[in-house]
Amino acid sequence: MATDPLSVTFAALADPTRRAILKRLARGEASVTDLSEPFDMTMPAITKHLKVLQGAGLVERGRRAQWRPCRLRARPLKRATDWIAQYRRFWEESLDRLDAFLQDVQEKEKPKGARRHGQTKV
Amino acid sequence: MATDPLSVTFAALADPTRRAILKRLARGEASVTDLSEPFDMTMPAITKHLKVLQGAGLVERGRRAQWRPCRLRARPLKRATDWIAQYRRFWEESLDRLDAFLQDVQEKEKPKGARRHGQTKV
DNA sequence: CGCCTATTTTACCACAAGGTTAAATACGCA
DNA sequence: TGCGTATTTAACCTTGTGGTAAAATAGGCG
Repeated sequence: MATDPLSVTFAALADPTRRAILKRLARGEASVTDLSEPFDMTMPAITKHLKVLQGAGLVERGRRAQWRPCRLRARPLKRATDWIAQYRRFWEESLDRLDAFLQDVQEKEKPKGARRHGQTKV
Repeated sequence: MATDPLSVTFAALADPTRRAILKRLARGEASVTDLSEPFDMTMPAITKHLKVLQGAGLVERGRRAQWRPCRLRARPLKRATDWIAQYRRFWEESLDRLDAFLQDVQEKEKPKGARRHGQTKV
């Protein structure tokens, strides 16, 4: 797997269990047992997911007796969202479709020779 | 890998090569050869990355003679960003830190008994 | 100490990811 | 038809991921 921060963040988010864990943590701190409760999954599996989230800096662990409470750390999400933001113009006003359309038109009008018997239908 | 749309989108973004491809496509349509040029990677590898991007609906392929041009489709990014947006309040105003701090304080003040010799330092 | 609870570590497994090379396919064109 | 260019498919390899069960660790408490 790629190890740059953005890749690590996106990879952490690319799993429904982990996203659910984050959602749960948005409501406040929780223990591993708490977190595992909604899932049909053993604890070690949750521990692993937490490791991934920690690795992405999305979860911070505490230590209270034998509990190792988890809490949300959202900062990496900002970077993720900032990266995505550069594409905003492509979905606002259906610009991606529009752009595609314009490029098609442009393509068909280009006097490129050999255009006569190219597949005109696209 | 999980197959729900959000997971597929995030997984597609969790690779620097694929993000670079998207960035390139933001400047306009490109062929596979164009796309592979900046990378020290064989074409089949690029083809695979494109498959992943297509699977996530982030890239659309055309067909012009032996070229299969790629173009950006940004709509799935909106859903990704919308999902992340629900956590915005946690990073704005350092709310995640603040929250962590408050929970610590709260914890220390909780008259939970046995608090006397707990690790007070944290 | 010895037990109980919470959590992690240690193998282990099946399968997906990300690469490679070599062969196959798709089209345009002489 | 047959060659050349663009791209994909097939087969393979190595590593990572998501899960398991069983054993190890950590800490409070009688």
